[in-house]
Amino acid sequence: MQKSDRHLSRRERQIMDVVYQHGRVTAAEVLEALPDPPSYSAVRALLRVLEEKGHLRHRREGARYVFLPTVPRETARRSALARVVRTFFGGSTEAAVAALIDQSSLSGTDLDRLQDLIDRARQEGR
Amino acid sequence: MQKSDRHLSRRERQIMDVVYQHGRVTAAEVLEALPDPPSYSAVRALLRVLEEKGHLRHRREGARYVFLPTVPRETARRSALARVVRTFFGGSTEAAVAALIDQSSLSGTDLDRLQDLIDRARQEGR
DNA sequence: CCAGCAGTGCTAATTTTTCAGCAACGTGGC
DNA sequence: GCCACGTTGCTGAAAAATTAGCACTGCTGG
Repeated sequence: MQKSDRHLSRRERQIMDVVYQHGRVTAAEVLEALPDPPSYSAVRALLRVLEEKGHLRHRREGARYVFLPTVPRETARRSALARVVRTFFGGSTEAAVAALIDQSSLSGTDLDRLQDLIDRARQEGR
Repeated sequence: MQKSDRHLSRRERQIMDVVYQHGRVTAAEVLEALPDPPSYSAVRALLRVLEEKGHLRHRREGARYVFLPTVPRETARRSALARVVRTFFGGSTEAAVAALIDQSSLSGTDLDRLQDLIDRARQEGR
């Protein structure tokens, strides 16, 4: 068995999604958030597997375990975005941003903030 | 067995990624693009499964099959982006866009184009 | 204090996934 | 036309994932 197996199975991926959505989770929370939920035992077994694989760590909190990702949300974000950009946008960040802006209705304030970001990027770029 | 099982296994997901990267693939292409590649037979078996599950369809082209996604790239893009935004950015498109701009070095031309997109979004918004 | 509840560790069995081998078929070159 | 090669269809078996059950531990409220 490889110690840090990057391969996530279907359920494992679902659980990691829940973890990143919530930031920190208990077994019960995962169970509740999981689509087509299995038994409580099954969830705990999977959490243990994920911990063995090095994706999660836990902390005792009162009577129960609270699970946290070993890879910080920030880092996971980057990978996730990079993957989508590579897979669906041929590596073009610009195209991805365009799609995001296009498919969601952003408020005027949001647009202002993005404007700022672009301006700042332009500053740094030169 | 459900006819359109949305659950993708690890390998199936890897293959779908290849499909969306390439647009259209043969079994041989998938084999070559797959990380930690199995046998040719294995790839074909998985392609058949994906077709049964309704994720792929094939077209005969000369001697071989060319596989295409049933869900168009455009649609798959949207889902992928939406998923990332929901999972890692608490549903905030703006935050996702910010992260994208931040983590990639965009050229001045790219920034111009984004500028245009924002302007246009602002037009439509009111 | 001490029951009861909620949580955990572990294991074993079922289900799903993953894989390779083999026979048959069609294509394309010669 | 005919042969060689690449490709497909199918099947069975190995490996991995998913699940539930059971026994044990330790908080926690009354």
